[in-house]
Amino acid sequence: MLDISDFRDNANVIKADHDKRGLPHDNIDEVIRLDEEWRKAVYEQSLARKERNDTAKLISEAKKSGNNDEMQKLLSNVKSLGNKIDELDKFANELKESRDMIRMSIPNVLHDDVPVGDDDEGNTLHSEHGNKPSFSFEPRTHNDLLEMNNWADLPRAAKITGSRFYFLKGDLARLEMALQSYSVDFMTKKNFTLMHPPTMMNRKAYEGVTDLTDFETVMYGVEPDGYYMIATSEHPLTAMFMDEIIEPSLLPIKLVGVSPCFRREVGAHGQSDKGIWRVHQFTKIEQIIISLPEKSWEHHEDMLQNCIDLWNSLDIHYRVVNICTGDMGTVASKKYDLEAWLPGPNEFKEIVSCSNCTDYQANRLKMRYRTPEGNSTVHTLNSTAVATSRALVAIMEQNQLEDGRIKIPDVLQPYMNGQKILEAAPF
RNA sequence: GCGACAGUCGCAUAGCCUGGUAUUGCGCAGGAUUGCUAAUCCUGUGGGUUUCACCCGCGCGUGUUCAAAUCACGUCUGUCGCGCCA
Repeated sequence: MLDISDFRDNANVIKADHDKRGLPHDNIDEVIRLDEEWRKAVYEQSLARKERNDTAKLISEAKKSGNNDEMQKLLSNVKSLGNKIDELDKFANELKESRDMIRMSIPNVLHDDVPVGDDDEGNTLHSEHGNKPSFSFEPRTHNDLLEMNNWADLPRAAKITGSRFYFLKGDLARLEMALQSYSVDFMTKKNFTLMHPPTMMNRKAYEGVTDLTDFETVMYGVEPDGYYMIATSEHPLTAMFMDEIIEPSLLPIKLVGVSPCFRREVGAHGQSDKGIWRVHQFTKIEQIIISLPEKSWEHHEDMLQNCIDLWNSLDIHYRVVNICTGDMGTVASKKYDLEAWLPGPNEFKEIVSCSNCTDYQANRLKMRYRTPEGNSTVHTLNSTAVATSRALVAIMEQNQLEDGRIKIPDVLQPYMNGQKILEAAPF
């Protein structure tokens, strides 16, 4: 959510941003109009309250001095005031709620570097890394490799849960754990603190970190408790500082979260998503930074560099793209994706998302830090380090051997007791 | 799950019984003064608005009242005890 002062003082900035995104200005104008009406209503309400407070004081004095006539007169004068205040109160609250409902739907202001484009075709190439592997045979898709080696059981997962769930089996499940341990160690060495967050969140906290439409399309609801399964550890690890005033000496706060992630994937279909590429549950190691506003762009580049270092160490061929206006969500101001090359479908596909959300989440969550001039809003950043299911796909496809077995990346071998090749599971 | 107690400004506290608009300490920031590893004193330190002022704010919500941190009801969270449990 954008700060209300941005609408009062810098509406032209938001409007220019909407022009860049190809959005109309209606919502911005409506927020400004409702805000003006709200301020008027609040002023009137405070006048009425002042009248009541003043009279209450006089009543108190009259009572003390035993002036009963005066007291009765004042009481009859002030009787109706309560209703008036209630009405003004209700009116002002309605205006504020309408204002903020629309305000919440208005996306973050984009960084100047964000390219203009209608969809992912408009994303621009930032850099390319690693060497494209060449094969003396026709490389298989990860789905074929899973079947050949019995590394995943999707039919039985569908039987007990539903489609897009899976049992990971044997060496591939072990590689999944190795990936987690390796990437956690990697991030810990960069002074990120390891966090295991709650896997469910309540509605209030969740509204602070995500686009409201996500409640319909992304998160699973848990009834009757009214909780939501987390779609990423970004959400609990950012929202954990909700309503807090952070000592500036603690900033930047750098966290590496490990958690299962749950996504409904409403509207996602297609042959290209067979196997474990797009699933309802996966494990993700996530970078989080809570930062001073003036440092956040520097941290954004640092997080990207962490990803580059990490994925280079896994010896994966990938590229970095700068996400364009049409492919950007509501919350981020700028976003890089890492896309791994998959020899099976012969495409680059998303494995990492690295975002600076500036103060958009922090405004809603009231996450502030102390300054000599008063409290000011922090910036929040998040980036995938490794989403294990997609990392496994990239490793399987790029490291496949002719017989369908997989070479384990060198840096992961110590986490596999020195094993060099993934062997098939027995069933 | 049951019972008791608790929740007050960044932290810690007083106020609650007996309703009249939040006290004190610490921390932090600014200033003054004196300079012995620093001290002392003053000021400020939740949010909002039409900002020399006013309004709101005592976990959250509702009620009673001219008036609620204070009384009543509900709810959430925490602590302790009991029960259950990996």
